[in-house]
Amino acid sequence: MTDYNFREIEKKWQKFWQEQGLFQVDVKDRSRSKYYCLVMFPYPSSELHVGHGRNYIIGDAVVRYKVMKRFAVLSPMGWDAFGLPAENQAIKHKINPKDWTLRNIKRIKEQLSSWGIMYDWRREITTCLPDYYKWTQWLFLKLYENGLAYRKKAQVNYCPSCQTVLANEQVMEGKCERCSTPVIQKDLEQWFFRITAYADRLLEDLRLLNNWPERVKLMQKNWIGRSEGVEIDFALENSDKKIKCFTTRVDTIFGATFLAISFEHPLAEKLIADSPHKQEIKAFLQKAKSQPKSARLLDSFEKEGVFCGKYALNPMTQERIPVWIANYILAEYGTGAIMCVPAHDRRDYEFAKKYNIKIKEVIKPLSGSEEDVYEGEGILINSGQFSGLNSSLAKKKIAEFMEDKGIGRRKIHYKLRDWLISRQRYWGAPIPIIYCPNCGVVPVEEEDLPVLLPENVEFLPTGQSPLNFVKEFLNTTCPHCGAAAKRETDTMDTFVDSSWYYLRYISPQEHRLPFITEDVNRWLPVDQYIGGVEHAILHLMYSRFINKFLYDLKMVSFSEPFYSLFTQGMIVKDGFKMSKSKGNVVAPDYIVDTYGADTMRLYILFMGPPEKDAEWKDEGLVGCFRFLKRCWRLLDMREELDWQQSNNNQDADQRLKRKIHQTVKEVTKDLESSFQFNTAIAMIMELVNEIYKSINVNPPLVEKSVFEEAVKTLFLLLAPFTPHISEEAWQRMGEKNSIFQSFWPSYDEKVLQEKKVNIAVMINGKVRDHLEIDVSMPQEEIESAALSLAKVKELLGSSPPQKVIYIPGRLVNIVN
RNA sequence: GCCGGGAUGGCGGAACUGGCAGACGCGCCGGUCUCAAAAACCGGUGGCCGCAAGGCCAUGUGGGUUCGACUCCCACUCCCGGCACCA
Repeated sequence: MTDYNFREIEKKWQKFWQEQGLFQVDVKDRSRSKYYCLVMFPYPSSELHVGHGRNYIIGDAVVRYKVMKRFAVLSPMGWDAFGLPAENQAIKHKINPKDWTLRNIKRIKEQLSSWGIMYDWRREITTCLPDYYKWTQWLFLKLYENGLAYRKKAQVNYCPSCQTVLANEQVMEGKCERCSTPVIQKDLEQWFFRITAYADRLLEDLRLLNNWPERVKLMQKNWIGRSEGVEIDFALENSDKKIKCFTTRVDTIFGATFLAISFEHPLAEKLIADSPHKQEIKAFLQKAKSQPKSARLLDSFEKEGVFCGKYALNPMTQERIPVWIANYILAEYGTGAIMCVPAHDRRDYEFAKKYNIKIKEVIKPLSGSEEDVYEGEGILINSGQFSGLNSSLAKKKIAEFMEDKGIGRRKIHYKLRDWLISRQRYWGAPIPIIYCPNCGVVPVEEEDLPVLLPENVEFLPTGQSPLNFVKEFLNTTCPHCGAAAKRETDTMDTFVDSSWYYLRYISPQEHRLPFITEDVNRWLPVDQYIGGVEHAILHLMYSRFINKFLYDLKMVSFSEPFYSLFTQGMIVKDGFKMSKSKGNVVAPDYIVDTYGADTMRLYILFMGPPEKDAEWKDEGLVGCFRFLKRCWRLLDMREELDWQQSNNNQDADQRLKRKIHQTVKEVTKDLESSFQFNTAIAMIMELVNEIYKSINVNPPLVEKSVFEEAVKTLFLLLAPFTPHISEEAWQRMGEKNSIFQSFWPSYDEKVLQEKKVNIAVMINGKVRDHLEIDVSMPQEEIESAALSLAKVKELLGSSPPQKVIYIPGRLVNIVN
């Protein structure tokens, strides 16, 4: 009996694959179909724990499978290396963020290799190195050139702890996505990318993404938040001014009994200028302004407002309706002012009740509704010439009427906001812009890229970019007029770096261009993208946007970068996400040393459906170890059993052959149609059980050739999951080439056919007996055989059956 | 509040298109080997009743459709995720 010496085996083959360059690909290779498998690149902070491992292991299994299917497989890896953690660590330990980052990269690379995860490391990219961020800056310039990067003063989300602004997408429930500090609002001059210009396309093209999880598409759809409606002009009484209001429910216009505008609305100050209650109103405005935006999220947030003293006219009824200033109106959405229909909107209703404003019903529910406020659609009442119409028709008719009269127009609004990319921090790609006293905002010339990030910097956060204090960086000359000028000192959001990295892998060393269009067009869209669902909105939306922009520049020929997306679930321990602070991390180095990388890989793939969260259990790991040892022992059986004397048992041969083909079929199906590694592995375990059944007597029940076929198939099927043991077994069985240079096994439908099957005999849907039948037997014969079973006769008694249902190969159901 | 997803043994999870619920693994129980233990191997393992043959009950709850429902329909409970005063 040989020892399963996984430590030796794993080292041996890792070295072999690396030296043979087995997982390298030439992008010019057109001899085979291409397959681009992309695993989201990690942020290189500290070392990996098993919770991090899942996506790399899934990716590696896919890659190895596709290699065996003879695709030219591109499997690259890189590092999303700019960002706050590096900077914070650097501040804490007084080291350079670059050193810290590069050290982590080295460590993580070693870990990935020790798990047998293969990448084409010649394509490695690191976003914090100049040969990469040069092209991130280039991307900025292109966006600027095309009017899609712009600077404006705006109320922005600011994290007081990270001392930097955040994009909308990085604010979670009013808190900083990174550190959970409540976000405050600041008025700052910042750079934005005009992602809103792509809102409709980002929404529309979700339809093309058939192989994306439905929920990710939904999240993006909700985030884009398209709504169709009408923008209505409300004339102010005794004034030539108008208040524009956006509504999706123009069918309720006859019930609009007041207007409400945001306290930040540009008209707010003017409206109250000659009010006798000016002081009170100002006090209210003050109070509203002082409330943090995050307070709105609380249940306790109370809707408050104040009558500004002016009236507007309802354009349909000509009724005078009061204009209120209210704290619940969002300045940044729509026009910052709304028409209020208290009878059909709960928020307006609450407000109207509180301040005694008229409530007028204009929609009759289709079926009786008991509620005070009916928010659904129905039949219009009290709505002049439009009474009697249903809501959806009325929306159309009223919109047309308003457009005719020039008092309103159809509009589409999005929740999506432009992407704020300025960060007041050091560890990021500098924004390639120069401010000249004569020429104003001047982009850095393309040939002057990269704008190098200086290395010896005092980077304590101050709310200003640390680059402000680096004179050599800050002071420059204007590329236009040569005057002394200053550089932009903010750096870019790291999501800019990762919005295009999947393109750079194709041409990682190219120095004239970010990538070579011809090669990119051959290799993309990415065939399979794998990563965490936490990127459902941020990274995946930004990448889609940038890709569409490059598409418009004709630099890429595909409008979506990722054809197929797989989001894996987390590995949890004791019910929580693994994290150092919780102290529940499982160290992969220990697992690899004690049980081997193959065991760890197998267990992570077997622990449950890969898209769902899974609980790490050491016992489960041990089970997988046991299984691999069981597979290993089969290799000894080749020599130890007395094959000369083997029983000439054709039934056993047939049974094992059938199992082999059945397993190939099922495993292939699980890998092709979806990522059901757990069931694929279960099938392989069944095959092993079946093999043991046919050899657990000596001499064995099956012929040696059938046994050999079974064991070879076993290791071929295992190869994507447990590559090291499979390679070793392959060699031990006398094969000369790598198992990854052999073919994925195929199956023969004919071998799968069984001659005899055992079917269930049911009475009224309950299983009462079983019957062994020949598959070729005619239905009548099967039915009569079932009816003549002693058990059936007894239960049926004398009454004849009313009906007999036969489902071929499965069951007979007798109804009486 | 709105939009998704989910609930199956002691545990993780299987189940084709409506067709024998519980594959596979873990755990547990029994056995073989051993001075003993571990490892390994073999067998058993949803619950209840029964010596047994067998029977009854069981896929979150309550109804429905069907010869037949984990699967389809209606109502409800709980859990997870996303969005959240978006007019």
